[in-house]
Amino acid sequence: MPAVRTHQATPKRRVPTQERSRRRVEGILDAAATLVVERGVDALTTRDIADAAGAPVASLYQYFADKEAVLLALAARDMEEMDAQVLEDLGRLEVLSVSSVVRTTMKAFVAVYHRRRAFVEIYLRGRTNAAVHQFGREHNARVAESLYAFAADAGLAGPELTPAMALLAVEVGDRVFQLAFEHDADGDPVLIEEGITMVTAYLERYATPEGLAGIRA
Amino acid sequence: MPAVRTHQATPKRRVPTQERSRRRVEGILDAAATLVVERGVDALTTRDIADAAGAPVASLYQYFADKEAVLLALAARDMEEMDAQVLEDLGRLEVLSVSSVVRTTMKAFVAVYHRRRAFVEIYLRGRTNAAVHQFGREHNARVAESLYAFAADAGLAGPELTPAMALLAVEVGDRVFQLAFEHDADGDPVLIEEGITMVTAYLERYATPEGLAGIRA
Amino acid sequence: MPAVRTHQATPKRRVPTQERSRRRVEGILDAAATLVVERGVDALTTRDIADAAGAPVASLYQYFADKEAVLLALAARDMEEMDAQVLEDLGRLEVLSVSSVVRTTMKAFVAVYHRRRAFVEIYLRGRTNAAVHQFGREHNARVAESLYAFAADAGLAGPELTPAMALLAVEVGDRVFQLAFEHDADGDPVLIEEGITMVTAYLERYATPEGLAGIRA
Amino acid sequence: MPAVRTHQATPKRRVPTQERSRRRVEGILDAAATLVVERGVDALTTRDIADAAGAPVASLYQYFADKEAVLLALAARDMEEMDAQVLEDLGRLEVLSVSSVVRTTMKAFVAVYHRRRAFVEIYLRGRTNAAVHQFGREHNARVAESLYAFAADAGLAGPELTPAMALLAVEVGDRVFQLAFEHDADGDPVLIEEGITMVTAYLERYATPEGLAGIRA
DNA sequence: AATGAATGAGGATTCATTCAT
DNA sequence: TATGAATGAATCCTCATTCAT
Repeated sequence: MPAVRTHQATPKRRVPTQERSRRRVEGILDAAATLVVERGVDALTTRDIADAAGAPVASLYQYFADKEAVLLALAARDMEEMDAQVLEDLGRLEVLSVSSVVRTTMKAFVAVYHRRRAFVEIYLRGRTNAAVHQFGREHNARVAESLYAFAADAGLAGPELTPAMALLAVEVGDRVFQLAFEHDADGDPVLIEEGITMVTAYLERYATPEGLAGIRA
Repeated sequence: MPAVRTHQATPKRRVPTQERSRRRVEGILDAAATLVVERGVDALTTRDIADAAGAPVASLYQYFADKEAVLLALAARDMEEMDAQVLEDLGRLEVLSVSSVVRTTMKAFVAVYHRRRAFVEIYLRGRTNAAVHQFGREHNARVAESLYAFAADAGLAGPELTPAMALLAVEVGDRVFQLAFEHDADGDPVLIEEGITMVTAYLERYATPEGLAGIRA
Repeated sequence: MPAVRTHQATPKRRVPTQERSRRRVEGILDAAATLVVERGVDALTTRDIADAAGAPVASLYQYFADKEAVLLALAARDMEEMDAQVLEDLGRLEVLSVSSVVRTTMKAFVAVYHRRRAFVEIYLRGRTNAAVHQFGREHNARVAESLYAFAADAGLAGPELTPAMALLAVEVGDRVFQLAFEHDADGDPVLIEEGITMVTAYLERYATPEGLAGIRA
Repeated sequence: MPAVRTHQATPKRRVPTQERSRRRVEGILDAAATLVVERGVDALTTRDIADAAGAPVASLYQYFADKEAVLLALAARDMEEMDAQVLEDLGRLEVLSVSSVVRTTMKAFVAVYHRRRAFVEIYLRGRTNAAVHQFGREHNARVAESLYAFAADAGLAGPELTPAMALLAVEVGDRVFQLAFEHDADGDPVLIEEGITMVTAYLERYATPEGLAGIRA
């Protein structure tokens, strides 16, 4: 399984080297992201990535074990952003309910999908790149877990809700949005809206009265 | 956009030629299907298809415009099978309700996914092959349309249900199952069951009382 | 282990196709031979071979599984030539003795080394290409076997001579000549002559009186 | 022609630096030797050498002009060891004869080949690395010269023995052993024994009676 | 002196597709 | 119609070597 080649900081030299290194990595990821959006994952070539990043092909291999590792790193970067977005948006909620939590979470995902279109492309082809697939599954599991805990803590969900259901909700939501972006480069808003409705309808089956009505945060 | 090259029989020699031709085409599709399941769409090569079909590579181009056309034909063949299955299974229903119709339809899809694993692989990568993507969208539209008409005729759905919602239900259902097969080569049964629950929950919001309670067919 | 990709004759079409195919293969081998002599085995590239043969690189792979297979085929072709030369030259001998047989055989080898310089280069690196190495060993075994039978039949060798000794003589002789060609592109004549002396001296230890004195053929 | 870059100590810091330097060089040579034995000369890369030596790649270039220089240094180190071994073993001989001197010398070579397997690999490919080739030739010449002088002094060889013959004997012996190690990672003992027989048989043709019978040292 | 990082220059192999027969 | 052969165009990746610090 390909892995990002270590680019641990050498703590000897100050910022410059370390920083330049980080910038190169970011540059490569950005280049790859752009190309993926423009032409699709299949048309992605190492040469194109390197050219777009303004680096020699060989440099790419200084930072990444192989082409797939670039995609993996790209997906990972976007997933981190997703997590942060979800956390931030949920934190701003004034009324907690199944409905508001679902909507907020899903909108956070959508927002990142919007900013990070490459993610959709890469993620869609999970089967092809085992590492990306695995990564996605783990990410969804983490998201589901923390949402499950959140809902339980807040008293939104009853005991009938199992972690497996939470995971399903996350994965289906995830997939619906990918679908929305597959149909429409800007994310089909109707599909998105109905997707939220659908997941909400599903989870409200297991909601407490407070989960349905809402609680002040 | 590549299209299946006509393989209408040359009416010179009667049945044999026509028949042999058809068999060749089927053989190629079967070979392609097997390979797609074994190694994924990306690893599919014309040489491999031809070899597996016991035909020379050049023969492939006698029946198909190019490699993509093979995938398209394969997807089309499976979609036809799906339609037939849905029709047949719905026909056997004794009690019509949103729930029974949704479940029956979705199970029909799952049954075909089971038999036609290659479909999942190909369809998942719809973006890559424009023709397949287009084909899929049209297929879903047809399925949604006829289900919508069916539900309206049978008095299961109220006026709030729009064709767009039906389409969404179909597409989400479709995607959930693909997800189930991505996780598990045999189709994760829990995911499938919950997917049915979710779509049902969504559509029941727009059901008539009869749609909820059920009507004898 | 790489092998020459089959280029069995298709017995349907007459000579032309078959013949053209054979010529292409020969052309590639000749090109490779020239390059190996000019620049050494290590500097051999598929592109160079193809260019020198006036063929596209891809054509090379029509006939050979990979680069190593080209070298193997080249070595095999030269070994066949060696066998033929040995047979022919021994056939012309008027007086048979250990000395005359050894000298004739070794000179035959030398003659082919002269004509086929690439062989020396390729064969020297036997370790690197397992197939060539194996091939060489088998060839030497065949040569040793038939010389052993020949000497026994002709009554040149006594019972103390074992097949293993014959093999050793062949292999050492082989290696001495490679050495002679390594030193001198034309084959150091002194080394060659002394090599013959050495192998003769070794084998005469096991010769019959007739083997020493000579017999009319 | 690449040459070992001087690694004379910079006389600034006393022993430590000098010593550390020497250790680095030895470490690099040892690493290279191990890799050559494991994977062959062709598969040797600077990165691998450096990694195995626990040094940065760039450090390699502090001590050696280029990759070939490493191989050359390695071969040179082993040749020195060979010379020492020959000298030592000959010094221990109680009876001097062509036979005992040949056997002792050749066994000394074999002993070093045993300990220094990398040597065989590198030396076999002499043609590729001109420096190694040259080095080998010179080494053999030195060995032949001193053996020739030794044999003449001791009255083992008659006047018919020329320096050229001595050189030939050394080179053939050398090559036979390489052959023995090519066949068998531990050095085919039969081949070795017969090689000694062969060289002895060759040189005894030019021996004095004392050379045949032996003289107390 | 030491070294992390950078890179120019290939190199082997693959593949979809097209012809000539 | 059928097909063996041919091939143009890429693709991923490696490696020895050199800098900048």
